[in-house]
Amino acid sequence: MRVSTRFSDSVHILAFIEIYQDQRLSSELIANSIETSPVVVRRLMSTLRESGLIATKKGTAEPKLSKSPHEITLLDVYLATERAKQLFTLDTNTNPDCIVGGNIQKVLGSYYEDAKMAALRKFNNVSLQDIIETILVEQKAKEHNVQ
Amino acid sequence: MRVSTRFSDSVHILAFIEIYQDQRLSSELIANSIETSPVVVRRLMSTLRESGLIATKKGTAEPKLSKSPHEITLLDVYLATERAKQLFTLDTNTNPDCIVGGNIQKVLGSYYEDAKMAALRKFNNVSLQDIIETILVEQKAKEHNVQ
DNA sequence: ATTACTTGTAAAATCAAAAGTTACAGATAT
DNA sequence: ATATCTGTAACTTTTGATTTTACAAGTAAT
Repeated sequence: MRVSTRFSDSVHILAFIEIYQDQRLSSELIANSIETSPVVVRRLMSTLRESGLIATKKGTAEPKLSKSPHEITLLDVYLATERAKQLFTLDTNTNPDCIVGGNIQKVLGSYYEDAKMAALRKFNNVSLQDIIETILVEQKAKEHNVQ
Repeated sequence: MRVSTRFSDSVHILAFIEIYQDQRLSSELIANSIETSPVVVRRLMSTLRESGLIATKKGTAEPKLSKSPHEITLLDVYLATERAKQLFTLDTNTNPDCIVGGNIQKVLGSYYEDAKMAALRKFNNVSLQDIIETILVEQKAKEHNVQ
């Protein structure tokens, strides 16, 4: 299948909303930065709204973060966009009558869970503020190199 | 797209080969445990062979592990089957002329890398032997409960 | 209150990575 | 010789995701 870029794009949207909070933030403008369609942006924003990360008003192009960027972590965004998606996928259709097929799902699944948790813990230690600040530093570095 | 079960199925194959090493291990027999087709098994085994995890001989149903199950980790299998696949996927098509679109890939990518590494470190601490032993314990527990 | 612009969704179309299938050349072993 | 396998290539199917199309309904400014 196609690879999901929802998580990445959702972080993008949140950073964009914060950085350009003084401008008219239409889904079209945001879509232009992500290089996708406005509908995709609105759909992702629906999810972010349902998860309490942003507030929007129908008819007006004024989305706002519901919390300070210090209080939003990558984990919040991950959970909002990917829900309970398995990070490492088990083959859930193995032969239950075989010693291996009948037990591997539980066994591997538990190690998968450990690994996933290690990754998500990292995400819980990175805030949207961290992302934004790093983006701004990278941008300045880029501008500096040009001169 | 479909979700890849190559990693899971490859671990399955390795555990199966070790546990049933005294039997005739045709791709058909293994496929029966995974509930897939023999061709899929042979394809996965090709990859495992290229990565030096198993040795096979064309025409004979006698695959063997190339190393002791103590020396094969989940990370070895992961790297063999998923190669450099991104665990968390970046949207690689964002607007370079926007401050956010032009920098988010590098910034997010680095946090993604940290999280991926945390997960892979966990995998590097789990051996095929651990998997096999846990499968056998689970099996005994299952049989015990039946009585 | 009309006009232009928006959001929020639903529904259908398209895409692409992966599994599944078919076919077959070539190796092995009895 | 015969039966059974492996190893691959080529093609088809599946399916989760994006993309597109369409439209009802809210907002704001003239």
